[in-house]
Amino acid sequence: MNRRNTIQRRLVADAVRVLDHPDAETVYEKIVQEHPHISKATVYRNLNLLAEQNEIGKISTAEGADRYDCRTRPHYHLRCRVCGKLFDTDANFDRPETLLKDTNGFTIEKLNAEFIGICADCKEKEAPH
Amino acid sequence: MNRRNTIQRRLVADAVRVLDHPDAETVYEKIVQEHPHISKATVYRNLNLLAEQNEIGKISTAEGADRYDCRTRPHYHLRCRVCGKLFDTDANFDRPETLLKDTNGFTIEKLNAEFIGICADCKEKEAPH
DNA sequence: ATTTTAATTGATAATGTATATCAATAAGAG
DNA sequence: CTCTTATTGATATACATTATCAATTAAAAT
Repeated sequence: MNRRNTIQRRLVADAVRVLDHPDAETVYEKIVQEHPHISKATVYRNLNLLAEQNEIGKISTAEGADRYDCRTRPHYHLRCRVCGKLFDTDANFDRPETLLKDTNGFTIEKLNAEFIGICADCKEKEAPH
Repeated sequence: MNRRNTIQRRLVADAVRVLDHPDAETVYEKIVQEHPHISKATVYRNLNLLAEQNEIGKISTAEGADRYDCRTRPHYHLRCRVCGKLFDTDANFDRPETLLKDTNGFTIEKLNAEFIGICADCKEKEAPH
């Protein structure tokens, strides 16, 4: 026996698909509206399990909670420092080792990267024309 | 009156200069050996203050505790996923916006990035020739 | 269909990292 | 030397996440 198909698991997977780069808390709050018995621990567990099995993506970030993503192919994000929203980018870091002249014997496996700035909406609100 | 020159502050600044990309805990443990009265809160406070005033660098990371750096000019790091050590790189991300074709109205202010892999020492230990 | 089993759940405690609080202390201006 | 207030130490609190464990339940075995 291996992985079971629980409703909680389906609910978590569905929520990640519907929401836009949600964190665990946001996934929980969405599900709990319709299924008030679900536990936050179950949400965390399933987010991790689905990410390990590559059914969803996990975005670990330097600040604030981890985010989850219905896209599973590696890609990079812009984070608005005002509203916190994530935006997908077209950045191509497929060969991160090419970004360095000297790796000093270090074997590079991947690049964790996140662009920080301010999104169009927040810019507009800060300085409306 | 503004910023005061406390011994605790000097101890924290010195520890960051002596240690190699330490986290707050490591700074605390170094100082507490000679100054057993220092509080961990003081270490955190001074690390943040020194970083704000650009006397040390702060490296916020997606995993584990923040690290501090005697180098203050922006630069990027390699993190060994085995031993956790950080290594300085020669990566140049001075104009992160040039890495994207389309920014969709987003204003990019900086790029948070960290190369992940395995360092020469840990590679050697895993597969000694 | 019923039993068996182990994966999963819910509730909650515990962890790790960091900040907030606040009375006591002390750096440095006058 | 006195006074002001930045700073400290001790501790509580915050926050995100994982660990624990008895109870439940999906699905395999009978």
